Order: sequence, then structure tokens, then C-alpha cells
Amino acid sequence: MPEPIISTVDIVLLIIKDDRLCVTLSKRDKEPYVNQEALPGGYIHAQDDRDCLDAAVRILQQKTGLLPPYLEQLKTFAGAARDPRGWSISVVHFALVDADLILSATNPGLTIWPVDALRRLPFDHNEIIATAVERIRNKSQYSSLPCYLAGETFSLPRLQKIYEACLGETLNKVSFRRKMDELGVLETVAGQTESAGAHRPAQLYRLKSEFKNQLKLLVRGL
Amino acid sequence: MPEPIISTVDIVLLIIKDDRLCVTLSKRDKEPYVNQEALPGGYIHAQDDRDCLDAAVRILQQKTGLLPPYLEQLKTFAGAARDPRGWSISVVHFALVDADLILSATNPGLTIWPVDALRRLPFDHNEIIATAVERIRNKSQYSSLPCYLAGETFSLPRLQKIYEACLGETLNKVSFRRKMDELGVLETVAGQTESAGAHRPAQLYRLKSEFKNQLKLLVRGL
DNA sequence: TTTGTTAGTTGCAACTTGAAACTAACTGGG
DNA sequence: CCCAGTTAGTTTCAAGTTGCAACTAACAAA
Repeated sequence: MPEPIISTVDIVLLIIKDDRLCVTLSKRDKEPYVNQEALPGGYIHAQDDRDCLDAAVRILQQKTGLLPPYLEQLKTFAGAARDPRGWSISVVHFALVDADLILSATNPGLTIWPVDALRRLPFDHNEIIATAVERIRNKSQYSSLPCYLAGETFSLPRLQKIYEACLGETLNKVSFRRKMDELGVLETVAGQTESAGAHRPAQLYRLKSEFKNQLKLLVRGL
Repeated sequence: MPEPIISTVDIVLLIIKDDRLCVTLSKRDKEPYVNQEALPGGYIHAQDDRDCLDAAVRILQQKTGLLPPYLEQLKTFAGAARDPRGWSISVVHFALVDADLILSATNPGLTIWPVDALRRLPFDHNEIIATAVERIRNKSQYSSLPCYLAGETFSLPRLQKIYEACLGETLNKVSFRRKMDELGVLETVAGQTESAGAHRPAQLYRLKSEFKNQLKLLVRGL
């Protein structure tokens, strides 16, 4: 028989800070775990559509003021052990955003932590973040996903650092550039370069507009 | 403010029949769409744990009598348009099983349809099945996933047909065998061969026991 | 024993990859 | 003004991977 259930949405908001993959946490304003830092989340409303993507956008807007350039459903977590109040269900999403957008926005109570040096968090949020990181790692191997962590324009050396932070390993410069060329999601920003010191400046790139909201995959397969 | 919600689980049960990827539907015993064929589904109970995997196992058992060798959460579908009764949420799973298990089980009211020639189904079930097929296709490119469609023992030519049905394209025989070797999830069944006519019989293989419940990935990456 | 059919292997040319060594473009100090 | 230091970007090439064609292997049936 059906039992009515309180359903929530949580969001793993990921950014790159100091060349490391980081998660953004917000201070809880309600019990349980009030004032502790946890994944931003909230209740699902009956008007939320698009498989809870609407709810995720609304909650992210509320808690961070951001409209992320990339948002994807991650997995639904449910069970009796995850919340001290009893059985619960949460449709978890992950969002990618340029770190500068967070730092420049007015974000009281938001904090940023490297995903590989996280302390014990409330609920099953450590497990959720681990799942999100696994997904990012996986997709970073063969898609343009990490581009959404890079902001409007960026150099290839910077993008390579971002890929490396996502994958947790260093990449070959030549191979990386070949693959990016093959993916075909980038275009040069005419005449623009990134000068940052006493050395050759780097060419700036941006995502082609047709890929602004769509991942490009590059699968080698069997 | 929280609103209590009726939550369900639906299951996309996939098999290979006549070298084609097929979905198993069951006749609905309740309104709406009573007596129409749709994905097997049911309500989530408060004792269901493991992120609704328990619910999926229970419902699959009820509707098909099967305990599938592979079961994975696919995606959560939610919104106002998917059910005539109003806003609803469903945590959808997909299961892979050897076709023989379905045909041999006593399964009143179960029917099997090729995923690429499906008529209009109730709710958003066409969209759900399309999402499942996309996921299978994706994972078949670089993992041992299709092995779960093959039963206990199988020949490499048969497994190749299964991969081809999942991917929707033919594969090179030598490359396929090299990749399977590289994946390392198979072992020969000593002395056993599959004879099926006037020709050389094929060596039989099975999944190594350590991979019975775990996908092996083979990613070439950037 | 020959023929047809499917299983499984070998050889090879074309392509992909990764490391090292190269050239390019800038700043700042002598 | 030029040289050293630093990072950007390209070239070269050897090693590895892939996909096709042609091969050999094992069976049944005629």
C-alpha cells in the first residue's frame, strides 16, 4: 500500500579551487544538525517539473544565488539510516560552476572544501559526494564535462589543470590538446590571450555555443 | 513546505531475444491504464532500503518471479505530466537477465517487445525505456554489462551477438575477442563446448565469480 | 572423403599514443 | 639591447592498438 513520503533534493555543487576539485557546503538553518555544514538541499514542491531539475535549480538559487551552467541528476538516495528522523528519500543532483561565480556572489554561510579531504558530514552526505566524484571522474575521461568548471574563457593549460583535478592524475600535454581538438567543442577567442607573467601568453578559448548545455562524448569503445 | 508524496519504483527489465534487445512488460492490474501493458512497478515501502534497490527487487519478484543477476538504479522521473492523477515520482531501475529465465519461469501476463519497435505505452514509459537503452548502449561500449544478458555459460560468438544487439552495430570479431580477453572477466568452462550443427563447436565461457555482481570497466580515456 | 559452415588465429598495414626535444613569445635584470 | 628564465605550443618518432583479410580448425551431413 502507498505511503506518503517527504521527498527532498540535495545538490553537490562542485568547483575547482587551487587546482583541486572542491564541494560547496552551506550551513543548515533547521534541525537536525542545525548550524552544521551540509549539502544544500530542500523539499520538492508539487509544481517542480523536469524530473526534479526544477527543484534543484530553485534550491540552488535560494542557497547560493547561482544559476549553474551544468546540472545533472546524480542518483536517488533513500533508506532508514540516512536521516535520524527515519526513512527518507533525496533526489541528488550535481552542478558544475566556475569558482569565480561563487567567490564573487554574495554567499553568506557558503564554504568550500576539497573533496579528497572532507571531514565527517551529516546524513549520508559523505557517501553522496563520493558518488558524485566517481561520476565526474568517469565522465571526465571521455567528455567535455570539465569545461563547465572553467568559466567563460580559459586557456588550454588551465583547462588541462581542471581535467587533471577531476581525474586525479596528470595528463600528457600533446595528447590532451589532440583530444580537445578532436572533441571539437572549443573555439578560440579571436586575438585574446591570457598574460600572467614573464612568459609566452596562452591563447584563450570558449565553449562553442551549441555545446553550452550539451556534453560531447568521445568514446573509443570495444 | 514539505508535501507528502506517493513514491513508486518502476523497472526496465531487459533481455536478448532473437539477437535483439527487448523489454519485458506486464499487464497493469489497477487503474489508470488497467489491463494495458506497462513497465512493472509498485509503491515504495518504508522498510525498503539500499536507495530503493530493495523495493525494485521485491517488485520484480512479485511481477516476474525473477531475481535478476544485474540491477542498477537508472534515474528518477518526476513531474505533473507523467501520470493522469497528477504530480508523481518514480525511481526507475533497470535489470538485465538471461531470456531463458523469463521463458522458463511461470510468467502470466508478461510480454516481450524489441526496444526499437515499441508502440505508445502508458505514462512516460517510452521515454523511460529510451533512457535505459541509451544507458545500456553507453555502458556496453566499455564494460562487461552485456555479459549479464547471456546466462550462466555462453560462447564468444553468442556474447558478440549480445554486445551487437546492445550497441546496435556489428563488431569486429578479432577486436571483440581481444577486448574480452583484456577485460578479464571471463573464464573457460573446462572441456565444455556449444555444439549447434554441422560445424566446429564453440568454447563455452562464464563470468568469473568475482565479477558476478560487479561491472568491469575498460576506459581508454583522454 | 569431400563439402559446407561456423570457430578461432595469424599477419600486416593503418592509425593512435605518449615522451622528449624542439621552437615561440613574453618579462625583467644586467 | 640582449640574455636568462618561464610558460605556450609544435614536431618527431618509437611503441602500442586497431581492423581487415586470409588463414587454419573442427564438426555434420551427404
